[in-house]
Amino acid sequence: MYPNSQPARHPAQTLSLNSQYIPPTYDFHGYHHVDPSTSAWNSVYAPREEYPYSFPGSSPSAGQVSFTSADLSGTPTAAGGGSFTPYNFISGQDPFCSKRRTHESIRPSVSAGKTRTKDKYRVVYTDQQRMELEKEFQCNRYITMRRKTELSVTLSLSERQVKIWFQNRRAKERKINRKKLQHSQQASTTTPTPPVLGGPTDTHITASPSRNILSDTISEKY
DNA sequence: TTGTGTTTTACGACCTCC
DNA sequence: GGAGGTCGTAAAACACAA
Repeated sequence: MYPNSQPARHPAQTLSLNSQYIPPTYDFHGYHHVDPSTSAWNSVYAPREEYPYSFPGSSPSAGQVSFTSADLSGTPTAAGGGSFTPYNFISGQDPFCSKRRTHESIRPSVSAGKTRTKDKYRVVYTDQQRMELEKEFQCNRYITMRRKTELSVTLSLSERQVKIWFQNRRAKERKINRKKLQHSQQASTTTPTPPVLGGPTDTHITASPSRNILSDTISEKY
């Protein structure tokens, strides 16, 4: 379904992540105050069966994951071209340090768990939250029920927030890929060159879980 | 500053699948 | 019917040029 879900790769920016990504046992007690179990809209979804696959596109070579600055555009730095350096949650140093981080002081003290129906229209996720979500996204474009639950606990987000974040992240990737495709098409009209393998037109990624019809319609866009 | 464009959360509508 | 998918959009947060 997402033939181009794999972001553009830059050899110098590849990052080896174990495809069997084990979530770090980070302790976020320092910055979260929202108990996901008490979030007003925290879903009590009946657990579906876990999708029995790992999103192939994310690991064509079993765990080779890359980051680009485009992938992390919301986290402006991706310092040094995007490869993740281990984040020290204790010291607070992370690869996402950026200009945006200078605004940390104006972020709500309650970092997450509010909706537009409450006193804040939306919250800004912390860099730690974004980084963990991004790492999971690079491993799997579609989060499993189990990982969603784990991440919601680890990051002090509701499962709904995790789910929506992945939806938005996939939308972002599609948008990026569309732009890339448009650029490549424009370039091909001016200077006819063959498409680049692994680029936006790469179609090696399989469909989303349990969706085929819609997948076909969407895949036509790529 | 301020104006403007972009990105990030969050949601509703609508869809398919089980 | 409920779950999660995409798509489109609102509005806050942010970046940046003038």
